[in-house]
Order: sequence, then structure tokens, then C-alpha cells
Amino acid sequence: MATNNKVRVRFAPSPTGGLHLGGVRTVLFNYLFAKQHKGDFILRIEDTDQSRFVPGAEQYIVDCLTWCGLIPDESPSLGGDYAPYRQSERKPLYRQYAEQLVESGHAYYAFDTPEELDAMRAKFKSEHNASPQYDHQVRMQMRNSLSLPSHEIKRLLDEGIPHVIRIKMPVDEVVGLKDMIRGGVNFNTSQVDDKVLLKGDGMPTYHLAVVVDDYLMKITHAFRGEEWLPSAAVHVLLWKYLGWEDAMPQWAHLPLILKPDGNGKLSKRDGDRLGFPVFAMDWLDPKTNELTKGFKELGFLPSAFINLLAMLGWNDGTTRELFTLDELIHNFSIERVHKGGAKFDFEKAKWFNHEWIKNSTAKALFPEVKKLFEQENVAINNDAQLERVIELTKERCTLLTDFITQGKFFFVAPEEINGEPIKAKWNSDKANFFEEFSRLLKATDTIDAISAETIFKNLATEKNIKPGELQLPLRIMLVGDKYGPPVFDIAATLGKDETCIRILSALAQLP
RNA sequence: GGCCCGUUGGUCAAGGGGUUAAGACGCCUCUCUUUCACGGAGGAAUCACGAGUUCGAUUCUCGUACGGGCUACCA
Repeated sequence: MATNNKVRVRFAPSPTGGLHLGGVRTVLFNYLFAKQHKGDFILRIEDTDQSRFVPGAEQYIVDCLTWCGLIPDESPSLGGDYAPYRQSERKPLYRQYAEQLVESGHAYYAFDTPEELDAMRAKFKSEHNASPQYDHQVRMQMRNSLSLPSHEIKRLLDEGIPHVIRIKMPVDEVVGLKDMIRGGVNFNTSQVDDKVLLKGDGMPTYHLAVVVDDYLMKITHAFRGEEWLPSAAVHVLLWKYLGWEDAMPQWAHLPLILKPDGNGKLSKRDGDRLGFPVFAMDWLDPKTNELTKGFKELGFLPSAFINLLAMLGWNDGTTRELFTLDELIHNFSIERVHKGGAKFDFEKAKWFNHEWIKNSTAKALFPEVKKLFEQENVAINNDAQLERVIELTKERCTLLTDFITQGKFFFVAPEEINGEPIKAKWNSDKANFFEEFSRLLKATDTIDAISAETIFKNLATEKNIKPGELQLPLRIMLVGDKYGPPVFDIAATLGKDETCIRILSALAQLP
């Protein structure tokens, strides 16, 4: 193990679609660990399967990381000492290592066609073997450089017959690894199949590429999802067979994020079904033109998104739940990451965002909120006014998009008012009250919440009406409905002129 | 089916031989406020099961059950 080297970690997604929140969490844990150790975080694109390649997916991943503030130190676009960072561009590199393994007897050529593979699986499939593997039990019955006579192998190779290179798993050996989260994990090699290392098209599979690139890029710690644990035996063996055992990274297999109901890992489908996002940002599938909603566009703050992801499977041992990225960097510890998967809870996710909005200053929230208003075609020509509105409304906004409903009426008078809640108790005395109230307001210089309330209450006393019975009507006149911040704050923010206009206009609509 | 990983309230979880088994989300009640929130005070709700070790197991060991992952020329 390369103990003296600088910490280097990588996130290695394949550009096949939207970035799942589990992926972002993997990035986050990698990033936190790297930054805590003053190390490097590398983005490597694993595009070895051209059949699954989706145009735009790589840029989308970069955009998501940027939004989250998890910026790589090396990446395809940034470059770095170990470029290229796209595996498709590294294609010529891999073959030699595969060949090296063939020469050392740890791998072999296999010429089986997809049909032959299917036939093998069909032949051996039984209730005792639900999913037959290409392994030490069957490989001598297949067409490969272990089973075929040497002149036949030479002929096939000379004729350029398509073939793959498979690892030759040893029989009945124990391969172990130390996982930073789980401790020791052992596998019996007889149980593991002869995984394809180099594909027919000359591209490496994940198994070969991850080992070769982690070695070449001097990766010291490899964190990935738990779904990789079963194939870790292959990777450990590869490190050994390639003669790089001393440079093997330390492993940590992260628990999965599970669907909130039922069982299984969280998928995009679950989000669609249950009505919450699973991707970090909006993802437009270029093939189907289908748009999948993201946390960003739904109104999440990146800081909240990062925070809630960090708490999914990790905590610092105290009751603290709110952390900034910097605080996470200081407090994070891979050893405290849970072993068990966590069901995703969208309600809790929203709570995090609500907390972050409440704790943010109006100034900090301003740019995003202004953008939102502009998208809604609500012109903001008074920035200071918007900032006041944000300050006034932020505690009742769970999502950034809530600022629209909570704040729009400050800039655009309600088109019609909902008189329903006050209809029953409405009468001419109250109408008179509001007429007079607007007259009094007009006569004052300026109003603030206190003075407006004083005028309002004094007049109510004078007219012998309970102020409480007048507050809801006033709210509805100003807002159009029964929501929003304290009503005199609204009046003060609107200013006396606009307040009077709205009162009079509402009066005209009430019976 | 096989292999691997896991299991504390509905959810996220702290704890790790002796505790009234924290805290948070959500839910409910009350309070504040005659909007909705925020804030405050309460409440219901948990150690999967069975053995073993022990004076004593939620905690350690082993089984069982349950859940999950993997089992592709996908990652």
C-alpha cells in the first residue's frame, strides 16, 4: 500500500444518463476524504461501453458536480498529469496488460460466440444453478485457449476471429480484502467466474480498466457502491497478478440508498412513481426526449443537497445534522459510515432544505430567487424590495420555488381575491372600516408595520370591531388569499399607496 | 439456486455487557399567532427471532428468519 503518497481518490461514472443521488453521495464521500487529507479528487469517465454511450451525459455529470461544489482536481476537461481521463481515449493502453496476464497464465483467450454462451447457460441452468457462470467448472468445455489445441488457437488468432480475454480464476483459494467500512471480507475463488477483461472490440471491461487506471493514476483509496463488493475478488487478484499488490488502494464499499417503500435500491423509476427527484439536476434524455426532474430545478440549495446526502449513511456521533461542506470536510470519517443501506426519505430531505433556507441570509438567497421570479415573468425592478421580501418569507419556504407563491403578490397585485373565507362575516360596518382605514393611511407620511398596526387597531377600537376579525379581510385584500407573512409587515412592505389601492380594489369586489 | 453484505421506533439514527435505549424527520396534542409557517412544551412509537457465554445481554458468539447486492463481451 502506498502509504507515503498523497491521497488520491476518483469518481468514475459511465456517461449513460442522469446522475443518481447515490452517485452524488459517492462523489461526496470521495471528495470529503480527499480534501480532509489534502489530497486529490479525480473525475474519470468510464465510457468503455460504446453501446450505452449517451451524448451530453458527461457534460451533465460535470454540471452536477459544479452545482454541488464538488470540483475535481483532475478531469477530462481540466486535464492533469495522468491524462487522458476518458477510458475510451485510453483504449490502446489496456490490451498489453491483458496480454501480460495471458502470458503469465492468469488469463486466456475465449472465442465463444454470444450464441454459444447462451447455449452454455441454457445447458447448465437448473434449480441448483439458477445462473450458470463461465468458470473453472465449464471453461474446459468452451472454446478458449485453455481447451483448444495450440494450432487451433493460432489459426483463430491469425484469422482475426473475434475473441475476448478472460481472467482464469484459481480453484479453491481464498481472496480477502480489508474494507474500511466493513472490515475483512473473504471470497472463495471457485465461486467467482472467469470475468471478461478485454472485450471483443478491444475495449476493457470495468474490471480491467478500474485496476489499470487506478494503478496508473496512483489512486490510494477506492470508494464505490456496495454493488461492487462481489467482484472485488477479481480486482484484488488483478492487482496481484499484474504485480502491483503493493500499490493497491484501500477499499471502502458504501452502503446503498434504498427506495422509501418496499425494498431494493432507489431508482429513477421510484422517484417518478413516488413524486420526488432522484437525479441531481434535470436530465433530458436525448433519445427519448424525456425530462427527469432534478433536485436543483425542484428548488433545492446545493448546500442542503450535499448536507442531506452526507447524513444518509454517516453521522459524526453527535446529534448534529446541519453541516456546511467545509464542516463536513473537517468532521467526516469513513470509518463512521454505516454498513447497512438507508431508505431515502423525501420529507427529511425537504426538512434539510427548509433549514438551509431559514439559515441563509436574504442576500445569499437573492440571486437564485431573482432568477426564479424572472423565469415566472415577474419583473423585479427593485432589488432591495426583493431582498426584503425574501427576508420576510424565507421561514415559510421549504423549496426555493416556494418563494414564487410566497412572494409574487408583493410585485403583482392579485388578479382576483378569494373572498370565501370572510364572506360569511362580511358586513357594511367592516366595509366602512376599510374605507376609513385607507383614508387614514393615505394621510400619513410613510408606514411601517408598527404604525400601520397602531392605526388599524385604534380605528377598530373606535368602531367597536374586534381587530382580529379585520385582520383576515385585510390579508385577503392585500394577498388575495389566506397565506403569507404577518399582515402588517405585508402592508409596510407594499407601502401605503399600494396598500390603499388593493384595499379599495378589493372593496369593489366584495358584496 | 450460489456467493457476499446487512438488520435499534414508520424513516434517518446515537449507544455497545448493567441506560428511564439519545436526537432528528414525520405523525398527534397543547402553546404562540385570529392566515400559513417559525418558535416553545408534551405524546404515541424501537433493540427481528432462538440458543449460547455471563451474575447480567440491545450490546459478544453461533444459528434461524428477513432484507439487500452480485451472479453480462453494463458499469
